[in-house]
Amino acid sequence: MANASPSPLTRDVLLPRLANHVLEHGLAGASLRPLAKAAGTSDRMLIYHFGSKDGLVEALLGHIAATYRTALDAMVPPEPAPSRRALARQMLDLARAPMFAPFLKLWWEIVAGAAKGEGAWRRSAAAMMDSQIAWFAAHMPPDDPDPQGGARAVAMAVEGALMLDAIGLGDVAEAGLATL
Amino acid sequence: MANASPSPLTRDVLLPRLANHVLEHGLAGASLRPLAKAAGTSDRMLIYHFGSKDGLVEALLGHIAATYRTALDAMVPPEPAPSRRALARQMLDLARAPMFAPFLKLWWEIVAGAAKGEGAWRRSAAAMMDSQIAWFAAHMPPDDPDPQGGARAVAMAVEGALMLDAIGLGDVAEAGLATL
DNA sequence: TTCGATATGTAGCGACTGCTACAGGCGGCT
DNA sequence: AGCCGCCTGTAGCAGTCGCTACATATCGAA
Repeated sequence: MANASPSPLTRDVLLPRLANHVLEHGLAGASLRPLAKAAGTSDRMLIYHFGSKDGLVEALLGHIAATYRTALDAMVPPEPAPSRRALARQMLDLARAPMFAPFLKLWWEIVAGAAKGEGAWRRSAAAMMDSQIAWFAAHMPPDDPDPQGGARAVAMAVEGALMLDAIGLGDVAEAGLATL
Repeated sequence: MANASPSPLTRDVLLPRLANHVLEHGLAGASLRPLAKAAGTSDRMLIYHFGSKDGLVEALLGHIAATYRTALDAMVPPEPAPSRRALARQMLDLARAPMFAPFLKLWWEIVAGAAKGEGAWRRSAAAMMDSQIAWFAAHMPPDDPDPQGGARAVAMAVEGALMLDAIGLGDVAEAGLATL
């Protein structure tokens, strides 16, 4: 063994470090030099490994979507929720945990990028949303007449609530969820 | 009257032109020189009128929020909706009209900015959302047991649906709305 | 040993960023 | 007439952007 000193610094080593930086400082406004510094390389090498900044962003979006999917899988409590509202409540509380805040900030950046029509952003946003919907579907109450539709409805409500949170109207989200 | 030739080019003249440009090209990535060109001035004068780019962005956000509020007021059909779902349906169809697409793109940019913690962004996002909720409250079915809560619930659902639209999952939004 | 592929550092290019210093034109007040 | 405050154009500064040309260092294959 040995040869641990310089370490290869391949794409796969860099991506998690880059993702960390992006979670702290945002993705849309990130530029190569600070990104490279945070990952322990140079802008020169980022272009070398990813071809272009667009390539980097695309790889980063893919990596983050994959990370998010596995994180969601890992935190699954296996019991189904007693009701649709309870499921929404549960997910909302989870998403509001402080450790999720950086991810949510990034999430809205990704949504904005997707809305602007950028394919890569839209793809990774859809990937993340799909896995979340699958998670919902797997946790629907057992007696639910339409688990697929119900999962979609829950996703819609949760995302609406999270958006209201994002703009500082968390109380509106609460009132809405209670009334729904 | 008269004196129409050079026109004063005050803030109030510039703001609508700037807003138009921003609706087309986005706000987060806008820079002074293209903005100025679109409004028929120079970057020099934008700084002169608004103090700094942050000042410009703040003024622009306020202007856009106000414009949105009056536009919403103007397009009110006075009859209340027969049900909460119908109200959500109605608003969703309205928001999906092509003429609204640029505004929605801008909207998600504003949400992302608000999520990042920028005060001005959050304020204008909340202002727009508040006026929308007021619009919902004014159009709740007359027999609704809780118009305020219902309006919030409808807002939450509509925004969730619009987010799903933004990332290309409009069909999920449809399924969710139908099941809700 | 020689050669070629992989990986990396240094330096820099041209474009663009927000912003400013300087100079002037113009209209109203005294 | 003289001055003063508002408006505006020109030119430029220092910094950042993504990206590239060039020079190496390293290492396995022949």
